[in-house]
Amino acid sequence: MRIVDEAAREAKRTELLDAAARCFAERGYHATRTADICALAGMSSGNLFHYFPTKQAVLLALIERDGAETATSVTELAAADDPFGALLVLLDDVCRLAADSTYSGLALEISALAHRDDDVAVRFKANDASFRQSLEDLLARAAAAGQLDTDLSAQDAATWIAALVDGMFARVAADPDFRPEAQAAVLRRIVSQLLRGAAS
Amino acid sequence: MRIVDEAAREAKRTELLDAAARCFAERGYHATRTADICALAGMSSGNLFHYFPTKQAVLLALIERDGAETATSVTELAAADDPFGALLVLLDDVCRLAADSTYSGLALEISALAHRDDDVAVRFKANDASFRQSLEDLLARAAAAGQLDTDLSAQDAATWIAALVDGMFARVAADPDFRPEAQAAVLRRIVSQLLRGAAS
Amino acid sequence: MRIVDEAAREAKRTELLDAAARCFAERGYHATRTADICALAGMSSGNLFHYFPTKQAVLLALIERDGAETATSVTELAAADDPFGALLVLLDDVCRLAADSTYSGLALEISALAHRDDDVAVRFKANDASFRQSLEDLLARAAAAGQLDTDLSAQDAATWIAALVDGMFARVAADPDFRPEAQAAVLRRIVSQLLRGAAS
Amino acid sequence: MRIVDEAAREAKRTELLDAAARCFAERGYHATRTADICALAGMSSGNLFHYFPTKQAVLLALIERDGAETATSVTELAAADDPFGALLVLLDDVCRLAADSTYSGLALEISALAHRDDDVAVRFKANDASFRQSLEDLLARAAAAGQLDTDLSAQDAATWIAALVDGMFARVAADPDFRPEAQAAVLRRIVSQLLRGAAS
DNA sequence: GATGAATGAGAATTCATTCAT
DNA sequence: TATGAATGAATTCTCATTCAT
Repeated sequence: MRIVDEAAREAKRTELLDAAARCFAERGYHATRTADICALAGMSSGNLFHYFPTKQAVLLALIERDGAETATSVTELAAADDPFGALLVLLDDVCRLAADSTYSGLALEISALAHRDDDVAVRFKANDASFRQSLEDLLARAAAAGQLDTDLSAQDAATWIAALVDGMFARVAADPDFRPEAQAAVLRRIVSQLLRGAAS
Repeated sequence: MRIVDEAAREAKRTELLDAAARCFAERGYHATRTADICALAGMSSGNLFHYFPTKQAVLLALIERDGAETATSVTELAAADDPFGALLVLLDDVCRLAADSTYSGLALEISALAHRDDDVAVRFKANDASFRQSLEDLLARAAAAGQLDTDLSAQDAATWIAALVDGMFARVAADPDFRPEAQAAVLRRIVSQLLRGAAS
Repeated sequence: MRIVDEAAREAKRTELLDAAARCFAERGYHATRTADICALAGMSSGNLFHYFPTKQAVLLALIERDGAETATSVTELAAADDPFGALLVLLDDVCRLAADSTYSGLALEISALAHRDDDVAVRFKANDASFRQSLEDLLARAAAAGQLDTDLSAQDAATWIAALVDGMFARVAADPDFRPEAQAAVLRRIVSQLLRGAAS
Repeated sequence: MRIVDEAAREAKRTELLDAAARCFAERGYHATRTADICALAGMSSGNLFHYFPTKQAVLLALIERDGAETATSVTELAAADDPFGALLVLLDDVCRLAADSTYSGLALEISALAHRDDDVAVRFKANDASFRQSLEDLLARAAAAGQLDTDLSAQDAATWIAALVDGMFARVAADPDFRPEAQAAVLRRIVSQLLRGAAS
């Protein structure tokens, strides 16, 4: 009974987060009313507050969920035998995410909000640091496996790969002709050149 | 008399734009009240509306001013005898801008707002397109001068250089340890490798 | 449940319209703040906007409600066997309304607002045209019943009876000694003379 | 010098009043900004306040000027040998005024404002009382000259003639098809019937 | 828990009036 | 006196949050 209730509660929270993600991505955090989120989640307006204490709490939960999901998927890749190959796969995954306008819109929104709100900033930076750390680990394993040929430090390399990823999300927003999936090969190539001095 | 008045008027607009830039960068567009801008510009609350019809108009003017300034500085560089060298100088300039937290905060904010507001989007994309076009022109001149060694198209190269620039602004926001000016050399190197297949 | 909700909603709208009528009549449309209306209706300030989208919408609804009420009461009279007698009764009703300072104040306010606001004008003129049409119909029936003795057209007669009615409202406003109910007999007599060439 | 200055000052006041009359008539008192009046009078925005202490003072001066003008023109008519004829001429004059949409718009506006503002009310009612008194005097002289055949008191007759005049202004506002000048004959006839029991 | 009506603080914008020049 | 920029109080409308049912 308790378990069922908890599960039902969790399902509602998930629905609300999904709805909020779409609203925030499409309209922006400020332009989204809590009633919009409820409507999209198919519930009545005040109901959100049974699941989250404030609108901001919804946003924070969303950031944490995204961080956890990213961490999970990166962890899977990190276990691969071929670290450099895993990195290239990761880049492809990122291109796929960038092509999802809900995801990229939300990413941009969160990144802007982190500037203004300390609670958002803490979680956003934690996610980012964790992602970079995973990249660094992957690069270290690739180096250990002799897959790299560069004198760039693993940290700088991880940083600039992250910059390329962020930059790609920015391109999606700024340039109507930019198609992330069509650019996946270019991205692979840039990263390969960076780490091995030559196109892969 | 007339000229003096116009000049005074323009000076006030400039003061307001400077104040707005700081407010928007630090607190974000939505969290900034028009009265905040006035206070920072040292004038009384309703006075902004003698210079701009709406809060949004202030934002749009800011985007246009930034676009014009960028265009001017890029045009100067573009006239150089050594196009590839000019590109590297441009990257250094960008690093300097990224180190200015007002500038980078504002850039991020505008990029997020462009997703939600068509008027912002139009001007933002125009600035971006103009910047990329300048890059393309510079790359074409560098290619003609035999300074490049890559089979990347000028368009793709310009796109990814823009992505690196955007990515750097994102790094500033996400990573407290990222120092744009310290990374200028790494950025030069990445771009050089991209365009010439080797570190410069 | 649904029906109850709808009824409750309608009751609130009615309360708000009643409150607005009093405010507009006493203080004028412009001097009335939406918060005044809410206070008089016994609700909190922003609540009006759950029932009407704008302050103007309250005014428009008020005009429409008045038109509908007038139409209803005129329709009842119009069914009488004695059309001329019904007209005299109608004049007495109008005198009673004119004696109600809320009603006459509102009528004057609306008439002045119709000059400046097209949406108000449309509804105001529709009410007026409908009232004059009812008068014309009544006069035609009276003529057919041989109750009239005048060569004034039904249209002109209706127009000038309407003018007398409007004029009476104006007298209430302009002349502190004018008592509409005491003047009912004079009005009956003027109209009788107009339509039958002699006092009734 | 002094006299010239005074005359110039008076001329400016007159220009401002003329401009205000048009603005108030066309847009209404509340929708008219003091800057609008200045612009129409061809002067700079704050300048009005050298001639009138407040916006309301402009309105009050306008009402007083209108009262004085009406009194003057009625006084001229009142001196005529044929008082009843003079009354009919007066009705024609009124029809002409009603046809002037600036004048009728202003009249309606003032009448509505009198409900809300005591200072306006005092002057408005004074004008009205003075006009009715003139009518009463004219009617008394007509009666003395044996021109009337009615048992209506001079006061009631004056009141209802005033009501017809007000009513006509209201008709102009409410009925787009009402043409005051075309209705002058009907008005003469109604008043004649009222005072003499027959069409003139 | 679910509903959706009610609350009330908040913010952009307007404009009469003031005042330095 | 003329100008027109500056002031700042005032008001409509929004929406996160609360709460009675």
